Amino acid sequence: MSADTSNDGCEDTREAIMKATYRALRDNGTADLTIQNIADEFEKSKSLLYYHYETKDDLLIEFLSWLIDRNAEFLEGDDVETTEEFVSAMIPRDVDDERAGFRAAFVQMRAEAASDPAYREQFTQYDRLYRETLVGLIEQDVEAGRLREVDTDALADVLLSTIDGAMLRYATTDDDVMPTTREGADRLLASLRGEE
Amino acid sequence: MSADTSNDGCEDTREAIMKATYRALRDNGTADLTIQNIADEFEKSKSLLYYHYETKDDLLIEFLSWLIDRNAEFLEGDDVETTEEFVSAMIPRDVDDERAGFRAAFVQMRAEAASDPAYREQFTQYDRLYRETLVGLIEQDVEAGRLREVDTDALADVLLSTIDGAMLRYATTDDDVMPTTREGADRLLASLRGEE
DNA sequence: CATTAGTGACTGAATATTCAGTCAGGTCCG
DNA sequence: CGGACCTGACTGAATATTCAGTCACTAATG
Repeated sequence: MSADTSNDGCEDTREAIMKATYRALRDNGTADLTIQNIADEFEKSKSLLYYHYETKDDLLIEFLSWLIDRNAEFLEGDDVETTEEFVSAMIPRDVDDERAGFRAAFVQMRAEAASDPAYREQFTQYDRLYRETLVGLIEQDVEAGRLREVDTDALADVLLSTIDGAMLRYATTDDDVMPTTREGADRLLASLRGEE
Repeated sequence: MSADTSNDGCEDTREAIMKATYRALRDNGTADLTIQNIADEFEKSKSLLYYHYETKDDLLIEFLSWLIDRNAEFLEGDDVETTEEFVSAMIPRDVDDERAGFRAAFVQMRAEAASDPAYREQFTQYDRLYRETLVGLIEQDVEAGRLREVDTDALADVLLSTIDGAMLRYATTDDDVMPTTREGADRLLASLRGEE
């Protein structure tokens, strides 16, 4: 019982449910994200989903946190210490399949936030976190002389929008927009470094 | 008879259905976009929706075209002749309510494209159109000396990603990301004009 | 003109289907 | 035993879809 983040096999099962939800979302889209579809991706039964989560909404809310945490892990892998490294990590030149699927899932959850306050709250936090991270990196870069003086807020926002936009376009388009966008972002940063 | 885009009340009705769908989507979100909700926004009966469209999916596919066309109209209103004007039109400093609702609807439809091929096809076309528009504007600007020599493709992609990202963040967040993003984009273009 | 037949737009009520959520009970392990 | 974990069959409500029939209007006919 109890709501603490305790140990044992229970957590394994919940993790498996999150992964199943991820696969179901990636392959079917939010429109067809039914409990049944999640169960189909899950080794155990549909009823078990209700043993671990009160309602579908409950499950999905937790899934959103899980997905956002998962996203943060991409950053932790590479150690990011400059603005440029941040951009590189978020707009990779070559996108592996795992991350492609991830982006598809992420974008679909995010769009829900346009009409669901609970989701919106989460993505607002998410957005602020990344924005502040970026502001911190830019300030460090300026101090260290790696970037010339800039309007930090404006640069952070434009970079974050570019990153999110690249993800959205990548996930909803047949064209490979990542490399060119990355190229453009690199050039932008280069020009702010004083290079011509 | 015949399938041409002729006159009469039929087209009026279909237009009314599109508007009703728009309102239903804006207010309820894709998750709750039911035929009933559309019918509630529609002056005529629910059955009539099936008189004019085979299925809900059919209706929604046509709605997507309608929505994309509607979006293009925002550009035609203001006459856009430079890259900067394009960016201004797409990332307005003050967002009126009508366009806010529009963005919410648009983003939600777009996210569907991550898992639905028919939607994806439409947004791929949409993306290409805007990208090419942007490439054309940038080339003109360079020729006219309004912009220094740049990698046209990279700049077009980074601008389009910024625009789409600003829209996504605006629609899914409680913070007002438009003004700062716009500020950053303006500065970027200013620096490409040679100004410091 | 009056009547008949025909048609497209439209409706309300009925049907078909999907889906979240329940429940009675099973298994395994201390 | 008793509790944690798990299942398959089931249900009710929501939802998409169908359908028999109405209504306003037009064209043709005598």
